Amino acid sequence: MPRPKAFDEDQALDAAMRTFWANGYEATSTEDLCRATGLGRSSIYNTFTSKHELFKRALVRYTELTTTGQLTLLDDETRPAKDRLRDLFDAVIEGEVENRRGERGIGCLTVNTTVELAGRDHEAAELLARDQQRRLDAFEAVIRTGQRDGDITSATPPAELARFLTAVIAGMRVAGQGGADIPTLKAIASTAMGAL
Amino acid sequence: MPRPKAFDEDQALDAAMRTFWANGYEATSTEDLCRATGLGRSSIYNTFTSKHELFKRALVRYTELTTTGQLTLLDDETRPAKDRLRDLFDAVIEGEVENRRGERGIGCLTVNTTVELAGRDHEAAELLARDQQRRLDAFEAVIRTGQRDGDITSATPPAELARFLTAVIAGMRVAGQGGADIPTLKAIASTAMGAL
DNA sequence: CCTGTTTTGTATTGATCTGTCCAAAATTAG
DNA sequence: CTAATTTTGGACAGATCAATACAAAACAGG
Repeated sequence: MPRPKAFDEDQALDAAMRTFWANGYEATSTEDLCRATGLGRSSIYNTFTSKHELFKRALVRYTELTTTGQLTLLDDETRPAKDRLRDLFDAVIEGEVENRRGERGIGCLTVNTTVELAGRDHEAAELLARDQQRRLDAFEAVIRTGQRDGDITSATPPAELARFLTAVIAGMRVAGQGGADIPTLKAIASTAMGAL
Repeated sequence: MPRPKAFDEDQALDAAMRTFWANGYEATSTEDLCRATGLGRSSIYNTFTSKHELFKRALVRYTELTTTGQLTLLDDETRPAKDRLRDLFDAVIEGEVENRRGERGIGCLTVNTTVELAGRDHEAAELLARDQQRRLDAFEAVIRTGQRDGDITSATPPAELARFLTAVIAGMRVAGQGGADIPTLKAIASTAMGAL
């Protein structure tokens, strides 16, 4: 029987994900990935095939972790719609608090990848589109509920409000990477909530 | 007396700027820059010193062109504040219409650079911070005027509204790069304007 | 037309990049 | 303990990277 791997695959994937997240795809070398994961080249190529394949898996893992967490908040039908949206913004800000390098945020891997790769990496673009659709659908459902129940007074179509909120969140991520502090991000979120 | 350059420096800078804009800093090779500008390596290094120096000049040029254009709209005191903000959003969307590659936008060089480089390129980060401050100041002044004149009813502090609007614009850029079409971008802008 | 200066094209450097190769080490089943 | 299989480390291959060297071409002033 085969010799078992001496490392945990998911743990290695997390380390790779974090490296791509912090430095981007192009600026991350395979040696960076070796250092971050603690693995040798052979182990990496043996289990993940190529840098690009590893990146795709890291991206999928990121979206699974974050989007699933966000959908859990958004789909909680025991709470009023507007509260759920507020919870989501709080979670986004909480994430920004946790993921800082110096005085700046490291952003969000999906936003970073959209900016860096979506225009020339068809596979990454497709993964991102799928993830985005999941989030848009969840937003739309919450907003629809909120409008029905009256805690969202804006008459703008749910799909448009959903697009608006995802754009604001992306903008907050960029602002964080540009050096905006946490109170500033909270103010942006609060203003966005005011639009509902 | 010296032999004159056989090319227009600003024209070459524009071509380089556009290449960095469309592909990012890391993904742009010096050979890409030669092809885009039509120059040989020697000419490029002779006039721009290095890839990084050329990038900084391209970034400065980009901010000069776009931010100056935006400030012209925002500072036009002959028009009501809210109209000026609407004009700005229209201009942003107009820019997105013009700068598309296939079905996606190529974003905004300042947003792209914030995402790709701000965290590890101190010089780029400083250029971006200066440019952002100019825009924030202009936004703040318009908003203050609008609140005084009554066409902006939100009581949120001008500085916070300014941050909100720049975040929304960054988010629109990201959305465009993610494949959002023009009507979608218009809906986002219109919702943002509703928050005022 | 010549002289001095700069630009420009080409070849090249040395570093770094992704990915492969191969043999040694490690592990389990029998 | 042996055989079969996989992982692992380190060296290596080939391509590409940013940047330089250098000589020839191009130009302006006298």
